[in-house]
Amino acid sequence: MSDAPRNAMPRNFDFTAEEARLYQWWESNGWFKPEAAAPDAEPYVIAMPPPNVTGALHTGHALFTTLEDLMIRYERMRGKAALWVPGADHAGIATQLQVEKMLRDEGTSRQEVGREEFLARTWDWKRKYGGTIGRQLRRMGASCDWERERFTLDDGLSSAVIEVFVRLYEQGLIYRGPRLVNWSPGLQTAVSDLEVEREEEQGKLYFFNYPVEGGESVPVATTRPETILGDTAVAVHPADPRYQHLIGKRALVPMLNRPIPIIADEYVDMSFGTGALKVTPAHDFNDYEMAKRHQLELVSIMNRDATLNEKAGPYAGLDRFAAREKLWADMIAAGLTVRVQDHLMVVPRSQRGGEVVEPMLSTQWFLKIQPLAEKAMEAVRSGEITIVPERFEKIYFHWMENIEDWCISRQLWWGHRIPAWYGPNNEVYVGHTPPPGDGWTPELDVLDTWFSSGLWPFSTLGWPQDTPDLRRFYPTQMMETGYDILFFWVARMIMLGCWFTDQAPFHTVYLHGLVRDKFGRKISKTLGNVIDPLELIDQYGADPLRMTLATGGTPGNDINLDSARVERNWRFVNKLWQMTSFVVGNLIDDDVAGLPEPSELDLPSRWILSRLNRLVALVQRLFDTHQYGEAGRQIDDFLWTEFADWMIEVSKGPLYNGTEAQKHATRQMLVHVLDTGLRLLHPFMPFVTEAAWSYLPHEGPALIMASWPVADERWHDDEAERAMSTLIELVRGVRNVRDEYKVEPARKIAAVASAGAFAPVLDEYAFVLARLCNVAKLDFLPAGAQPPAQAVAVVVGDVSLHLPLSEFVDVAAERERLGRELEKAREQIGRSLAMLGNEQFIGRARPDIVERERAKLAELQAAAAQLEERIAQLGQ
RNA sequence: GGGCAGUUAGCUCAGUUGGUCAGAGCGUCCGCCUUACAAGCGGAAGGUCACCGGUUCAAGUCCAGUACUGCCCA
Repeated sequence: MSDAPRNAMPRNFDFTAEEARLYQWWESNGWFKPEAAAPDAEPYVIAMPPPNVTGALHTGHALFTTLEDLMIRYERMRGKAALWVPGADHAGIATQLQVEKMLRDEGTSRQEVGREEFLARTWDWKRKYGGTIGRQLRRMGASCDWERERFTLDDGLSSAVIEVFVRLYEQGLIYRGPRLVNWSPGLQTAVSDLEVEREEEQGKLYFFNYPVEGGESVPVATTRPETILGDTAVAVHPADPRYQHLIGKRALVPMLNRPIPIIADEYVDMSFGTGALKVTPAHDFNDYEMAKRHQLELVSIMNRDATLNEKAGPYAGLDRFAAREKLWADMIAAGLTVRVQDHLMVVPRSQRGGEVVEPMLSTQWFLKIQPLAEKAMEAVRSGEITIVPERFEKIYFHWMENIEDWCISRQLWWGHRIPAWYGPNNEVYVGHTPPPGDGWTPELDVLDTWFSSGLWPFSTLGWPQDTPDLRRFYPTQMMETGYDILFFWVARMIMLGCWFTDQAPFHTVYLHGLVRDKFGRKISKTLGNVIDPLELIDQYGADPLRMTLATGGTPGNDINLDSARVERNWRFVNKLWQMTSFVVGNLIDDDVAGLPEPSELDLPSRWILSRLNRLVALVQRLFDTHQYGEAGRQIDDFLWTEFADWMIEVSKGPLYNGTEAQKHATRQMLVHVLDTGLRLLHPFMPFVTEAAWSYLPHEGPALIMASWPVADERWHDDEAERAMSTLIELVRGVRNVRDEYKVEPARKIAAVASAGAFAPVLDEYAFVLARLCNVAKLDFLPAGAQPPAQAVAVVVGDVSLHLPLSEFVDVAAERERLGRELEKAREQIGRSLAMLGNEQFIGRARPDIVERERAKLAELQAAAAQLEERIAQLGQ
């Protein structure tokens, strides 16, 4: 080639340098901002699930970043005003724990430094480490609008939180009172039901005799003996004959001798344990309910740190588990015990830290949430919100229908202070600012972190102010997050969003699964199977990681992340680079924009353009139904297999030996197909596609702002696809034969064709055979003539290629080989004939299906005839 | 106890209006440095789509049940 290449590309894609450069370039040009679109563009908005401010990027973040950035980039290319609002969550418990650990390392503690100093230190911590996750999201290629970044403790968001709290209070939906709550003794705070995990564990069931006044006793079993000290009743089933006579008498709490009533309640399960139940309403949710029915006393025996208090008499001061041991030992000594047996029980543990959570009586703030849930259910029922995959809607409704009041107060320091004050006479004031007058003390509790993140889609846009952003970008379009926080976050956003803005906060909820290791195991530090996305990015680049995550699974299902697949996609990045390099290297300084008319294009070009437009249509259909993974796999397959392996190889014919017009048309085709492929792939692999695209002739500043391809049906060309597929099958057939007969790849061979109606096409595109399977000389068999005997036949439909490989061919073996092929063809013909002979099939199947079957049969019969003829020629 | 997923090639997974759907990548085997790419190219082996019924002209694909695995809720 004498023509100088238009642009020299580096030999390889230097992802480390290029990813950093491109990201900075995109951002500095303002392309991550919705303002980059036309002023009247339709908005497309995603509120990013805010990661913990002190967190570091894990595979879960990598997955949501991949999917959301994919959606955002796609809609941006479609001309929408795409806005992806990033931000961070203050993560009350997690952050406080980290800062407390830091203080501990310094030899001090939260309590020692005091609340004010602690908060100052936490803000310092946030300033120091809070940027980490943001930097890591940038490395993933996240095209979010950093100028709109928000933090849940920002002034604006905090005022939204206060506003919501005050309004809910005024609406009578927030109340404060003593209730039995889940208490985390280590954290020394209440937690919500959702933050408690219940797992079956091997425990013990303790049997003992509950003394009854008058010298009798009733056998009782418990899994937590220490709670005996807080018993305020013994309950039996009203219909239980064993204990009828005891109902109404009084029992005596072991070791304390406190008299308590023996009551009858249908809740008691006669078949469990002894059939008699000790009732500890201050330390058990079921007992609490029973106590309400029977107006029982509540005796709380525990301190906030789960040591026993003075109500526990001689056991005061002991830890709950030590008290269990000691009390049981004392009861043995007192002769009250019966036996202890192993018992599988459900233990409530804290989601954070894993310690055993205690039901404890405590004064907390609650949100009466049923009214909000009603509106939230209606939003999904009416279709205002769609959940993808659909099956999660059922889960959503089930939870909403059984929703319980939400304990929103936390005894932490890091968070939004509850805007309440207590007066001298214990009156409560709730408002934006402290009440006038002296003697008011502020509430010290803060709000559950999820209370503020529940406002995220609108608080980030300025609510409750009526800001331009709120008007333009709310409600948002997409909420993409993991199914594991459907209740924690998504449901609460819908409830609070519908309640306060009278609109669903988003139209679609897309739920992804968990990222697991390559064996499908949950990723955990203890298992030692942690996958660090940043290490993968360092090793392979962000594009391969994204492609792997995007194509590695299906909506709502977990993904097993195998670094081998990341490596494979790293190869794909290189492949893209090399195909671009080929195309670019074959451009001369002429105008290759646009495409010629189909009639001016050769068969392979018409074929690839037909395939391309089918791909574009397919990808569109898949995107429309949120099947991003399948879309990515299809694009990958098209570019690597059809474009690179076939089209590029074939294009070398016209490119190196064609006329000027053929060269020009081929260049136009190559540029168009690659350009379209890079556009389709950009949302998946933004960096390499952007870099490669910059070397192609293009209009517009960058691929990130280029338009999304639209399928053009005028390019659909069934005839070209059929002809090309015959050519491809012939090439494959020759390759197979060459391999089978051990003909060296470099050795040129000749062929004699018997091609019927296909002869003109085969003649015109003989160079395809030459280039792809080294058939250097192609002759056509005159009518009635026989091919040479010492030849191997490749049969595709009614086309036969005879390869005279005289020194390789054993006629008998060849006859046998063709016999096997004929056998296969006849089998298929038999199946096909049976189908077409079935009147039911002819009558009921769609006409195009029948037509396709007829065509298939015709082709098979033609091939069989060719094979039979050849076998006959080869004689006995 | 209730609900929901999964069970397809040695491994990890696709297969969403039932009819070229029996596929991909990795791995394995054979052969190639063919001037975009050895980070590559060509070829091959490998699966009765968990099991059992049913619907249908036609079923990994729809329905019922069974087994195993996992998750959610109680």
